[in-house]
This record gives sequence, structure tokens and C-alpha cells, in this order.
Amino acid sequence: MAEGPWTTEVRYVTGAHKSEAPKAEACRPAHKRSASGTRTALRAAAAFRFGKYGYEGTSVRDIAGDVGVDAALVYRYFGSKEALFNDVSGTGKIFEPLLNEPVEAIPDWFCALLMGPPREGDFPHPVLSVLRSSGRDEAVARLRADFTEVFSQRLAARLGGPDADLRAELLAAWMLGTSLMRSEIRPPALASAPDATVERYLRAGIDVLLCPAPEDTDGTARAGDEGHCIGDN
Amino acid sequence: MAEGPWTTEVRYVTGAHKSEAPKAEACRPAHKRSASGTRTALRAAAAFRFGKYGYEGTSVRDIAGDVGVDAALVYRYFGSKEALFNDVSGTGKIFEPLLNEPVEAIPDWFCALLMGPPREGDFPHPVLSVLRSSGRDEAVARLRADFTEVFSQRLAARLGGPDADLRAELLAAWMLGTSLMRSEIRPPALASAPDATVERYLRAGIDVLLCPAPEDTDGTARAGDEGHCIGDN
DNA sequence: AACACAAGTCAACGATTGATGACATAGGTC
DNA sequence: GACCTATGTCATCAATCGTTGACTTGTGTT
Repeated sequence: MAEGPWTTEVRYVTGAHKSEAPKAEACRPAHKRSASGTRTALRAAAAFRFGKYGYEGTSVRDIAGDVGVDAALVYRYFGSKEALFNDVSGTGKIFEPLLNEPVEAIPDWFCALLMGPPREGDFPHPVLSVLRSSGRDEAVARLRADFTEVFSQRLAARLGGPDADLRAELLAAWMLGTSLMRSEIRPPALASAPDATVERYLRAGIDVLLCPAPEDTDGTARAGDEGHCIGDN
Repeated sequence: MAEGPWTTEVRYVTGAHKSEAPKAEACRPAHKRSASGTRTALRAAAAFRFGKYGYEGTSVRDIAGDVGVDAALVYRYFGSKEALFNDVSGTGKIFEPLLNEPVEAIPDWFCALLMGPPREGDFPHPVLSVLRSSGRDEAVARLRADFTEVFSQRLAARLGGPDADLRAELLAAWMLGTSLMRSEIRPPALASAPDATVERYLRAGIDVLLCPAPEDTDGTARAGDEGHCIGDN
């Protein structure tokens, strides 16, 4: 009774060979065999572990253990560890809503994404999953493709103004840095300051990139002449 | 002759069990036994591999192979793989010069650091060495301590104005994001845009954090009333 | 109740890993 | 040239890794 995983509903809570509980066992109909349920549970556990410990720092047995299942199932369902990694890695369309948002709402959208709970279930940063797993070159390439499509192309097209692609990419950099700083490095002020205060400086940085200063050859840049400025509410 | 590593000067170029040449064999007096030389060469190879592949993605044999030396020497000189990692990980005082710089020169200093060659010898980002090696909790803690001391404390004290610590940390975030974006994700515009253009937007973001808008309770923030603005040349 | 197939387990493989201790050799000193 | 010590090598261990194929067990159907 104590060993058998299928006898009770709390079987998910077992496992966790390393340091931390997995927390994200997803929708798996308890005490009932379900291939799709196990698949999604494995995906969730894999996303968590790959994000937190990286590709090399995560073993297939760890992932399977989180779900309370034998490691062999990973190979039945996904073929290989690398295939599972490729399946769960990537930005996962979290930037898609941004593209359907009116341009004026972009600062708010970014602030909401950055200031919200780190991620549901204490999930690690999705970009970290790739950053922590070099050289999974394929994953890095796909991450670059994701960023390029969303920011350099689609968002840039909607921003307009000079250097729209560069500004969009710097916006992504500003987001990435703030997000990593907040969720991983966790310096004291960023962790303790009231959200409204952080958001104010955050928004100021976003505005700078959304409302570019006009091109200036001799170095003296002034603000807000060209480029349709937005979100000055 | 072909196998013996000490017979010629180019022995460093051998090794490199994985994908990429190490490039950083540092100062090791060729064809002469030197403990200190081997130590520093091991340190350099370790810093490179840990930064590029992370802690778990790097084997002791890889590091020793880069230097052209047996893996056992790593244990003689550093005790363990983890001790070697702790020895070479960290920001390595690259932010120290910032603290000796006059405040007005900070934007220039940041721009120079960010826009310069990624790192000498194609070296990976020092923060990545830690970010890619979770959960080396000790290294993460030291990285946080580094950032806290340099930015949240010493730099913040010199910045002055409201939320100086928070602004300094956000400055670090802005740097981190831009740096990671440039060196790892490498989106197209950021890679191809002329340095002067990138620098202009970069500086605008820095200025926003160095010259804070005054605290404002009802949300309407104006620029440049309080807080000694600098670097407006 | 018997059957059949899907879902999950088990034992084992070859390779690689971090780590250790016994051994070999270079190079300066007398 | 003999010798000694620092320096580097070698063989090897136990543990863990990704992966595989044969096996067991649950569950819905007839």
C-alpha cells in the first residue's frame, strides 16, 4: 500500500527525487489509467524541471518520478529525452496576446505580465528553460525565431517609427532583464518595493522605446518630436 | 610523439572533446611544467565551459582535455568539480570600475561595456555561467550578493534621489537583458543595427533610471523636476 | 467470466560521470 | 649521475545516465 502509486489520489506528491516538490502534476484523472493524462503530466513535470535545472541537470527518471510513473513511459510517449525537451521548450505563445492588443495598451500589458505572480505554481521563467540548456542549439534557434517573429516582425510592424525592429527587440530585452532579475537574481529593492513604484519606472523605460527620439547625427537627442507617442494617460 | 602532450607548444589546441574549441588556454609556459600555469589554464577552461554549457553540461574530463591534462589534476588543484566551479563563477569584479567612475560618466561606461566586443575570446556572459547552472544555490546566492553590493548599495548611494536602490537594480536589469539579448538570443536588428543607433536607445533607457520622475500618487508622472539629472551632453 | 489491448513496470545494457589512489616522469639540487 | 619532490598519468571504482525490450497489470468489451 505504501509503495504502490495507483492506490490513492495523492500519489503525485511522492517522487520528487531532488530538493524540491514538483507542484505541477496537471490534470491527471486520479487512480485511473489515462495515456493522455500521463502525457500531459509528464509534459508539466518536464517543463518544470527543465526550466529549473536545465536539460543536463534533469534526468528522465526525475521527471517520471515526479509523476509517479516509470521512466520507460517517457520513451513510449515521447521517443527520447531530447524529443520531450523540444516538446515542452519554447516561449509557448505567451506573447501572442500582445499582438492582439491595441498599441496603446502595450505598456499596461507588459507591466501586468512582469508584475504578476512570477508564474503560476512557482514555474520557472520559460526563457530560462532554454538559457539553462545550452547547447541545445535547436532550442536556442527556436527561441530566437520566436522572438524574431513576435517582436522584430509583428510587433515592430505595429509600432512604426524609426528603427521599429530594433526598438521592439530592445523592448524584449528590457522585459527579459527585468523578468530574470525579479524571478532569479531577486535583489532586495526589487523584491520589496511596492508594485506601483516598480511599475512606474518600468513604464518609463517602455515609453522610451515606444516613443523614440528623432534621429540625430550630432548626438543631441531630444524627446517626443517624431514618432506617434502613446499611452500618456 | 603524436600523443604526448608536452612535446610541442600546440598541445593546448588538442582536446576539446565537444563541439567547440576552447580558445582560452591562458598563460601556460609551454613545454614546461608549472603548477600555477596549469591551475590558471584550468580555471580559464572551466570558466569557458561552465559559462557555455553550464555546470551539469560540463564534465571534469572536458575541462582537463581543453588544457591537455589529465582530469585527476583538477582534483589535486581544486578538490572537487564544485570547488572549481565556485572558484571561477561570479561576476568577477567587472562592475568595480563603475564604482570609481564619476556619476556623469555612468551612461558612457555602461554603453561601452555593452557595445564592446561580446567578451574577449568569445567568452560567454559571466552571469550565464550561474544562470545556466541551477541549482548551484551557493553560486546563485553569491551572484545576488554581488549585484546587491554593487548596485543596490554602492551605486545606489551615489545615485541619490528617490528609490535609488530600486533604480540601480533596474539599471542592472536593463543591462542584463540587453547583454543577454545581444550575446545569446541575437535577434536580427540588434545584431545588424549600427552601434551608434543601438547606443542611442540604450542611453535613453539608462537616462530614465538615472533621472527619475518625481513621486506621484495619482499616476501622472512628469520628468526632470527632482533628482539631479546628469549626462545630458 | 474470458479475452485483448492499452498502460505501466521491471531488469538490464553500455556509456559516462565524479572521484581516488597508486604509479610515472620531469627538472632542479647536491 | 644520483636523488627528491613537484607535477602529471593511469587504472579503476561506484553511481548515474539514456535507452531498450520483455514482462505485468489494469480496464473496457463481448
